[in-house]
Amino acid sequence: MEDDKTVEGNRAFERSCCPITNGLDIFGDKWTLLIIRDLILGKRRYQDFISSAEKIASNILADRLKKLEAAALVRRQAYQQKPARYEYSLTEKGESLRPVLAAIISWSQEHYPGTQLFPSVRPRQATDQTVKVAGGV
Amino acid sequence: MEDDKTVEGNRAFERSCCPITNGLDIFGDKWTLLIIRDLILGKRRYQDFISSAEKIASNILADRLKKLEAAALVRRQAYQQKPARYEYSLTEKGESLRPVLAAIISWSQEHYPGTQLFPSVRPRQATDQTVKVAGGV
DNA sequence: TCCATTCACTTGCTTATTGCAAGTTGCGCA
DNA sequence: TGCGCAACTTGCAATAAGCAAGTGAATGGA
Repeated sequence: MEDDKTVEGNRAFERSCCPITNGLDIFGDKWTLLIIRDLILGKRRYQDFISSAEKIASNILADRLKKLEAAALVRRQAYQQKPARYEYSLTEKGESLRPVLAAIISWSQEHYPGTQLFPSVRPRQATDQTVKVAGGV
Repeated sequence: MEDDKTVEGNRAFERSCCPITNGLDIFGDKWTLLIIRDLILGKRRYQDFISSAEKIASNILADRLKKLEAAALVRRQAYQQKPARYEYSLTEKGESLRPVLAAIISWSQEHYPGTQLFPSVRPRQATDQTVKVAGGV
């Protein structure tokens, strides 16, 4: 008997082989795409995600980051040893979700005029200065 | 004290005014976009949605249809009296989610070659003016 | 040396949402 | 007098989310 797991490292086609269903099985919840958004905006570290406006709980963030890594949308790498500290970045597969976010933004802006994008964040320097720069998702 | 409800009939900006967050507050779960997909594919009735491949539970379907109606993405109308029977269709606002679905399909097909779209469903004969021809979401 | 702080998470517990099975209502039909 | 269909509703167990607090390694300061 065959197992129904592991297409590129994650469970595949849990509910059906419909591409929409498959997408939703990966990012169909209230938080995952917000983490992708943050990564696109330039955030990289745990505290960056924690401090976003939507106030994700830390256990949920940890869970989603693990799932995103397992699904190969996100990569985790140490930016220093002693103490080991990690940052996250999008893989190509994760980057390619940009059009999905763009479509959602477009829909929201059309139907909810009050919405507005957050600005991009400039990557950290050694001295930890986050300077904001224009440019949306 | 002001309430934080009702932009076009539904709770607005629950978590932040980010357009992505706003979109996810409306359709950010595992089922809502599948109902939209079914509607785009030509399904209209409760049993149509129930019989989709993903096997949505009937209570969740009822809940999502109510929320979609409240958010003005979907409209509910009787197609017969005695006994009253209802069918659902997309509003313009719901139709305009097409690009979101298209982006998800595109992403899934690129990264998960095994996925494939369901075909459109032919509308029922009793009550329909809008005849749709084949073509995916 | 001791203490406070930072960062990247875990853990424990409460509350909310899902999933599953079964039940309900109104009517038409044999 | 049932039987069945369509569109839901209800009850309850299982799963997930939300919240607060805690952990461990290291670093900087009094």
